Amino acid sequence: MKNCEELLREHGIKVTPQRLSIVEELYGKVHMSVDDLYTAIKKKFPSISLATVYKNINAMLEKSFILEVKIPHQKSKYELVKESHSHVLCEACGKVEDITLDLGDITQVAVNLTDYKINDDALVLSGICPSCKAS
Amino acid sequence: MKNCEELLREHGIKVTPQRLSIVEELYGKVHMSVDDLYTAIKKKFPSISLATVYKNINAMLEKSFILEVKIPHQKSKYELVKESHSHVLCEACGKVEDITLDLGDITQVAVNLTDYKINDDALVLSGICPSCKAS
DNA sequence: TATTAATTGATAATAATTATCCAGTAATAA
DNA sequence: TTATTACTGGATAATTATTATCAATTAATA
Repeated sequence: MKNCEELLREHGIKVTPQRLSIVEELYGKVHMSVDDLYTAIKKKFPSISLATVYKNINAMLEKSFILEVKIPHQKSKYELVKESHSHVLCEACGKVEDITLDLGDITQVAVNLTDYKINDDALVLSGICPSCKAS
Repeated sequence: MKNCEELLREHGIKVTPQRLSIVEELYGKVHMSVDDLYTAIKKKFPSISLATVYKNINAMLEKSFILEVKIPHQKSKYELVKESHSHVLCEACGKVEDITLDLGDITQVAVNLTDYKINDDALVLSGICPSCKAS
């Protein structure tokens, strides 16, 4: 586990035990919804309020410390900001995984077609994961 | 405008004036949120209930007649199902446009990396549209 | 045209998210 | 180290978003 306190301070977010536990959970599970986080943190921090989870998620979003991932047929999940990457969703078990794909060529095609200045991309590929294929 | 009644029937959706107006709106504006639809339809169909809009959106989703598009920093929008395509979002004006991109190579890379069976993709590129760039 | 099952609109109920308030706490400076 | 100050946490009220309920109406069909 990295130095979570340092990370929060670097992003201008005041360090509190509640915030540390959010970061620790996200290090462990990578993609979590509001309710995932609330349920997980309550086990080790029973007094935490759902409102606190919401407030901190919003604070961390504003500071670009975490990122909202919108996934088909699921509630949004949140992850720590890191190198840009895409996601793969298993439609059978609901699991979400990171995947690093080079979207440079695709993006360039889009720029040529639309004349937009493209700053960001969000790609979710949906399918069936290996273990669900097997069973 | 195409024959909307025929389209609905082909998808096993009973035809009503309320549903026709939803389809007509989506033909015109292509991407609309629940509230966009409700506001637009109310002008020509003042008695329509918000609950009716929700119920019909859900019915049309189930029959794969329309599709939910999840967009960063916006409420979901809905569009008529047609050939698979991606979306471009202008972060300045909020506009969403369709774009046809070949994700075949990218998908194959993902299959090789993950061993998933990939069935679908959802890509949103975010940036600044030409007219927002200019102003 | 009569029958049947589905749909509509109004509204109640539920779920999701945000706002409010005050006691407590973290960062900062003396 | 302590005092100060602004921010945060928890409880809960308020708001917003979505779904469920139900009687009256309407669309498909025979």
